[in-house]
Amino acid sequence: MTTRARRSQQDRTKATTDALLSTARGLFVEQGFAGTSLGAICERAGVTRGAFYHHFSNKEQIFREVYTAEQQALVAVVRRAFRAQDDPWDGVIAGGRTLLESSLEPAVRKITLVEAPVALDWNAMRGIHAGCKEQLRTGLTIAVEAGCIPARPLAPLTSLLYGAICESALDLAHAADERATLRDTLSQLELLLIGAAGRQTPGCAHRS
Amino acid sequence: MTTRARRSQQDRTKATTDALLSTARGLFVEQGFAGTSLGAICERAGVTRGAFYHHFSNKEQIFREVYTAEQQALVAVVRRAFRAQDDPWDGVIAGGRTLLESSLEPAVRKITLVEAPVALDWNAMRGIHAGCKEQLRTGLTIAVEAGCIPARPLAPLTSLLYGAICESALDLAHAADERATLRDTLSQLELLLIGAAGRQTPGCAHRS
DNA sequence: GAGAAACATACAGACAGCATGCATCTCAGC
DNA sequence: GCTGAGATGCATGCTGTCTGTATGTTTCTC
Repeated sequence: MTTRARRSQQDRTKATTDALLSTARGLFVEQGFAGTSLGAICERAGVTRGAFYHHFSNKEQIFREVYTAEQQALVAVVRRAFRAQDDPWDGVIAGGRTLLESSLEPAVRKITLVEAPVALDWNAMRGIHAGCKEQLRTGLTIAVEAGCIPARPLAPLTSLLYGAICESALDLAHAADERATLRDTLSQLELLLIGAAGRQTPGCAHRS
Repeated sequence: MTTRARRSQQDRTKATTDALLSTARGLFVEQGFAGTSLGAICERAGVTRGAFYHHFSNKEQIFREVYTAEQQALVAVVRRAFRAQDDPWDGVIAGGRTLLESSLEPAVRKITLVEAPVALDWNAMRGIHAGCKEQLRTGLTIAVEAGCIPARPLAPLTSLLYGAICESALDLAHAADERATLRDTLSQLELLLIGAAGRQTPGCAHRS
């Protein structure tokens, strides 16, 4: 028996799963899902593969948990930006802007935009409810209900806008001048949104 | 010596590489890049792994060749749609529409949109010149030069529009009513393009 | 101290890539 | 036209690594 402090089972579990999750996140960002071995995760986390398989069913599951945490954090930020605006349509614009800016973080970009679509299949991603795309759609729905923009097929519009933002975030990773490109991207995004609104956005400050 | 027909080395090479490429394409579509083993490709192609490694340096390379062929075919279709219009801006609209419609093909979608970003890194994809994104940008450049739309930061705008189209193509794969959703997506895409044009698109039929 | 939970170790099957050897083709020189 | 040496196409076996499982050992809980 070493001098190791006695810990409750809960504490032990939390310590090892936290260590595994955070090192896994780091490695997934650095080397991608396929490029990261369980051995590497465990070694860096200071546990054995036996411990890993005690807490996670397989490699996909730990990625799913990392991804879910990432999504929830993102959604929280975007939702806050949306709610900070009085006009729902301004909220959509602010949310889109915030999503784009948040996606500049390399870790967010790599995990949520690049690796997730392959590591998880479409249904698994769909299952992680309340993703950013869903949030965007909710914003659009509220904007329509409030009469800010005419009724539209919102599912297709959501995909278009979400895709526009995500692809831009990926591209920004390789831009020579990130600040300037971000500024230009935001200006062009607003143009597209004006098109989506089908008006010059005079404002309509009723909240639902 | 069996009754096997004598073949030139060129013929032999072409036969095996063609077999490998086409079966690889099929398996990549069905099971993805990581989910496809070289053994499976070779078995289905009727050759051994030795033959594979004689013609390709590794698994990534055969994917790259499959992807390149896919891209070239897509670009050709999009370019044709663009050139069929007199007005460059109409060409951009037609090109976007064609790209979206082409991406409905499950094989195209899976290989170019889902697997490629992970199997190949960003630089490898960038290296395969004359991709669809580049084609879109060229169209926008011509439209600006022809005076159809005001000068704009085209790189960000290209990313936005390209991402919008690709994400929609992915989403269409899971739509309940694909035809109706495609119709709605195209109508919303045109709204965004009107926003990008910054005008009501009265037409400007000078070609460069 | 018995049972459960956390963790470690040993192992099996699959896979990518390499090395080496055999089969088939090509072509110069006769 | 024939031949043999070299080049090219292809097959087989091996190695290291990886995921996932089965089973053993330690640590905690009651």
